[in-house]
Amino acid sequence: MPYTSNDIKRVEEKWQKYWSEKKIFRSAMDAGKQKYYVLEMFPYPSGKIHMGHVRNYTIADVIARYKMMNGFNVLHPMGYDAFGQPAENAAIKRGVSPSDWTYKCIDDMREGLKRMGFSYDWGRELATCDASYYKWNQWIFLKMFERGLAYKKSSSVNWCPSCETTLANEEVINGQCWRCKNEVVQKDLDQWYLKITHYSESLLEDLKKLNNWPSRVIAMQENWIGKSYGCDIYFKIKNHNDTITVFTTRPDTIFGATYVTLAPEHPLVKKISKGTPHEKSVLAFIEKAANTAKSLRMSGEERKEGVFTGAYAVNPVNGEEIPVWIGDYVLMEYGTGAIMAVPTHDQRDFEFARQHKLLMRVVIKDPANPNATPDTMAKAFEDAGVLVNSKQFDGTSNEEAKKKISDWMTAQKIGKGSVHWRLRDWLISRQRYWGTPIPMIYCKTCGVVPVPENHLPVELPKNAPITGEGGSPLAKVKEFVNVKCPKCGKDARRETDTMATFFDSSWYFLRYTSAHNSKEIFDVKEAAYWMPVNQYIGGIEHAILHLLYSRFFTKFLKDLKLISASEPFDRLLTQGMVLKDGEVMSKSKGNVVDPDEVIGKFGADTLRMFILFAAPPEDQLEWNPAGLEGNWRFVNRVWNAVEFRYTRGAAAQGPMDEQDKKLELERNAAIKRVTESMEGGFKFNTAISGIMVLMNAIDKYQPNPGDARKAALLDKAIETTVLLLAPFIPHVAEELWQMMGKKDASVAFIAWPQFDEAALVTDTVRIAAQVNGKVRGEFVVPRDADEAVLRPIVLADEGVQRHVAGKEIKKFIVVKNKLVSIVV
RNA sequence: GGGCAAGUGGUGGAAUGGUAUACACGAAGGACUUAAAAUCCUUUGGUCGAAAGGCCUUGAGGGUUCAACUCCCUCCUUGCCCACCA
Repeated sequence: MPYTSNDIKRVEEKWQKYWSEKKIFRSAMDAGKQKYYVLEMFPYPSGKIHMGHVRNYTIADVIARYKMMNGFNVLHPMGYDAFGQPAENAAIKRGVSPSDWTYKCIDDMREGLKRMGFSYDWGRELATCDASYYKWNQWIFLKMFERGLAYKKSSSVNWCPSCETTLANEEVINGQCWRCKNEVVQKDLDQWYLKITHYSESLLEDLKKLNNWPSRVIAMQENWIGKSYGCDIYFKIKNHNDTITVFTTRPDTIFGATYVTLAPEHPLVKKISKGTPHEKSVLAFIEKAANTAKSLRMSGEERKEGVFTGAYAVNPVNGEEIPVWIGDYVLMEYGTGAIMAVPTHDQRDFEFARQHKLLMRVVIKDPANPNATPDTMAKAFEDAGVLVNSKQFDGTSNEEAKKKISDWMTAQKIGKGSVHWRLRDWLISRQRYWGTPIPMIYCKTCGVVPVPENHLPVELPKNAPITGEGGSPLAKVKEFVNVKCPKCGKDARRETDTMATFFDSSWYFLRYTSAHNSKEIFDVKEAAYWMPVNQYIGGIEHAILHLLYSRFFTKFLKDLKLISASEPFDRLLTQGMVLKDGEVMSKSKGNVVDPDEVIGKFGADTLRMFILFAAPPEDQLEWNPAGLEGNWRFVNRVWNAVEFRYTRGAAAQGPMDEQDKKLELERNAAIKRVTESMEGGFKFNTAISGIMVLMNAIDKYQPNPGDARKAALLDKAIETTVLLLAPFIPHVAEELWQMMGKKDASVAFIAWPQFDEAALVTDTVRIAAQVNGKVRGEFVVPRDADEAVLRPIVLADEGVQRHVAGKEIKKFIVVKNKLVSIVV
């Protein structure tokens, strides 16, 4: 019988049961074996697995199984990123507890994963919402607090007035709250931050070590960290004792600075406008800016709003008194929250100056338009040129002037070369319930007191009212909030905010190395053995946040001397999206294909194979039901070959004929192709096509029945096919391996086939002959033939002669075993 | 505005300086069958031609080379990410 839909269920369940009962994928530290840690980004347990999970985890599973067959000690764990808002939404909508809802989802998810036949070490399964896990979040937080890397500060955050809670930037959609659609505003709140900027330099520098990360992820992180070199310049304020420090990357344009602009939130704004006729409009502008959503303010609106403060600043290079404005295009979070405006050489300043009729002065000559004046300029000139109107620096090229002016200002103490970063500290406070409680206590006597380590974990109370209104649910639980101060024993209050869930996922890869350690965050020896993750696989959407935070935590834990790796992930593969009809599969678009349905019809193996074959792993993948059926047919062809053509005959010797040699050649070539596709960056699509080519050769090989020698050769080719397929279609491969009468319990740990280079060397080769770059003939010639041998053969050819006859042969180029190229 | 990818048959894709279109899907024709499904065989980049064969073809244009999908320059298009970042 061929492999039928009845067999699918029987075979897949049989082997899933076998793997699970025998625990064959349990991994243990073994100093004598080379380790390989393969990891996929763990899922948020939202229900059943979807096609995106299937793709991500299939890629990881094939890598894990391939490495097992290659003799590595493989660690391949799975867990759940289980804290987060959907659980609270479920609580609000359906009245279930976030905990019950989450654990139910985890059960569904686990079942889905098992149906795919993934080779996980289930003994290391973890969920971040377990107190046994988040206890160590709290521990890390305390360690950071001890070292000044976790701190509390007041700053402006996204606030939804209707939901009465802060929102992460990603929860603000077009300036509106993602849940209630109300306009989000900025609010000053006292919040916990992690000092990721402590590691700015090494986070940037170490990107250079990540040679096996996609270049665009590197580029995105570089952008995000955003190191920029420039100059701080000090502007004294007229009639005040205060100085405004501006940051600029263009010190070469300092002589063209005709006004200064402050961010509305700049601490000097209120002071310097006080008592001037402009005070009222300044206050009104600050108010307006505060009530405008940050995302809206930063959305790149063309119009630049601003008002005059009534104060003047002194340009330190020429003593000019220039007006101080505030403008909504200046951001308090970047640089110093103040800029010197050079409208002629910065497009934003240009627009602002035009709108508010401010003075402009050209200080760099545009080579293409040397007579340009502020009146004739249509836009700012931002390119390279020579300085004018810049006193002793006139005539200097602006690139040279950047350094010269910076050095000169430093010497004069009116400025200083400086570096600014775009990266900001990470706000981790959330007024949410379903997250890790921040282990801090507020005491009227002692101030902010950390929870002592031996009191951890600070457990999440089960009975918090979750309504989505009225602020943090934990604040409403008296038994939780009220606590004795660990220092003085007097009444105190607990912190009621929880941690952002990205905290949880920033170190889970370390916890897997000893997932059940109740004494320490992880076993140092285990972590030393398994880390770093050799191959990490996940979506590009985590290119910045999760991957940057994980790098930050790794560097911090290295500083604690808990690990020696300075980077967590050696190789990174970002898998592409799964599309249907050209659009990403999503519930809202109604174009999802349920993996369960596909498994029911074709089996997990066919699904795995299709998803790997249809596109390279990094590319988008278009769902194609016909392609899926094609892969189903292929699995069947292999099954039939084992069932009907495999003889289990004894090995028989004898000289090989041409047909035999061809089969052996194809067998060895297939091993080579597949192995190279795997080693050269996991090109599963070409690996599978390589196996298909071998299968085609097997089908063509039709020896006479009863020829024992040829039967043995055929058996060998079929065995190779099954072994090469084992990482891709593990259930069927196990079944076939057993059908072939192999005594080994599981094909999962059979050695990956090796090819014989000698079998790939043939006596003759097929070469092409080109005349003036065009192919004019094909020849079968002895291997390694040189010009002396080839010249007469090629020139005798009618097709070649047609293009050579009567012309002088200028060159005769031989590329051994590939082609000859004749130039006439 | 900045950055990063990518552009190859009807479709997914292969080929990283050496015979473009491997492998698969789809399509057409055929075998088997009462019939269908399944399976197997043949054909399948375009164009001219009865054929032999010619010409064209990897987003467009140029360049380097005996030889370019591949390297260089200019441009176009699409996708993704970042962005009033001073």
